[in-house]
Amino acid sequence: MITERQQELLQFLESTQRRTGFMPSTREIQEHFGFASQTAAVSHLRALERKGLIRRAPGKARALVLETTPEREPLIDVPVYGHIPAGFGESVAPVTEGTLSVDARSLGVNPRAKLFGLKVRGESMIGAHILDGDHVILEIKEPRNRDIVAALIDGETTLKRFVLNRRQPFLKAENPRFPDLIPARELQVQGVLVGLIRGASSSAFA
Amino acid sequence: MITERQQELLQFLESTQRRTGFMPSTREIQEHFGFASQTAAVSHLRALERKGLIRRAPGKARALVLETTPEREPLIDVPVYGHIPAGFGESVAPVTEGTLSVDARSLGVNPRAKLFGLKVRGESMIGAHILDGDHVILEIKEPRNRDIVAALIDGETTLKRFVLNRRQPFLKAENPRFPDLIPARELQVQGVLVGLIRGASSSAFA
DNA sequence: GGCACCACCGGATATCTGTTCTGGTCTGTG
DNA sequence: CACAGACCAGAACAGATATCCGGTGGTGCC
Repeated sequence: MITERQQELLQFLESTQRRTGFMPSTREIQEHFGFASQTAAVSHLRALERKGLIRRAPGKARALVLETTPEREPLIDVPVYGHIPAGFGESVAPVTEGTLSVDARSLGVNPRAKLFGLKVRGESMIGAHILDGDHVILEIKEPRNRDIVAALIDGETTLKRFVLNRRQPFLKAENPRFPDLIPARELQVQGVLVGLIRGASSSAFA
Repeated sequence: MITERQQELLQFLESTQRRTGFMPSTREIQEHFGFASQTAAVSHLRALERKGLIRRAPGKARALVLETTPEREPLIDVPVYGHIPAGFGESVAPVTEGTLSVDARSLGVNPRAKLFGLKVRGESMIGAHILDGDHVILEIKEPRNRDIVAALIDGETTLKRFVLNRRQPFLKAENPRFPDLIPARELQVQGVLVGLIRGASSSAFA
């Protein structure tokens, strides 16, 4: 299915991307393999594209993308935010604290959904089995009744259950020790809970 | 430290890379922001480089690398088992139902640890905030007192808390409706809980 | 006011880079 | 044998791309 030379080329693409962060140009491929002509490099690239192993954007420089193995194809990278400022979703970009990677299938989310992550602080949602230190994954979309959402209250983001009571939304903690929150004016929902990841350091496991 | 415009640029770089697989050129940046001159895009890139947020290779096309979020490297693939047969760990290979990928850092586990996954059935561990349908990740190692473990009872694998009572181990459910299990002869612990992943389809979110 | 940034415009230039064309050798395969 | 396909040389072209130059206007600071 794939020839030895093409395998070498594919390996060179992969290692170059890992080393430098971007793809080699046709001339860099040519030089690496000692070709006297670019045609050799180009024809190999075309062969790889024809076999579906890479994708190319015509006319654009270094526009190669490896078609990774379909085994863990729908991998999603979720940015984890520390705080989410008020203007989120419009112009102000939040501060990224790290990234979290999961495959979309086992999480059961759409790979193209707009997602972000937060680290849970406090035990206000322990009734919904969400603990202090858990990572929650949220999708940016409109909340429905009884969804768990991240919302902005007094300049701080908190995780609560979104409840509609006679068309009036309020936020309900899943812990009797925490009070319900009725928004003073406007309720800013930043995301709807779609996933949860609990790590080894969680106190629940010890 | 970083201006609003530069943050926008950084976000555009990130989203473009995720969408297309490679970085935008200066002209594509220019077009996206509606600049009339490339200089605007270039000066922003230079500012981001000066602040250490991106790296550039001089003279090369699309040779941008984000210095932020470089780490997706320690990604681990965990096989998810349907049932675990008795001989597990010695010779018999269990039936794989799928694979689950997470980055090791956010899970807080050793990337080289021997891990496997199970899908939780039933609500016997609800007191430890583990729900029906959750995916749990287990490490193959010796259990310590009060670890949550996957153990073999009567030919079936169940998740329970491992408790030592006067050097005699037994299994405790975290749900008063389930009885404790005292092993008849030998207790076969197959793995120790180190992580948990809850997906969008979980009933806890709806 | 000077000074250092930031955010841009407008134009020019060199070079980087993909693409195309015309050849060639070798290895299979029907 | 003819034919297809992988693998390569050599050269030229056109578009894509980064870079450099000089300028404008604004903000904040000492």
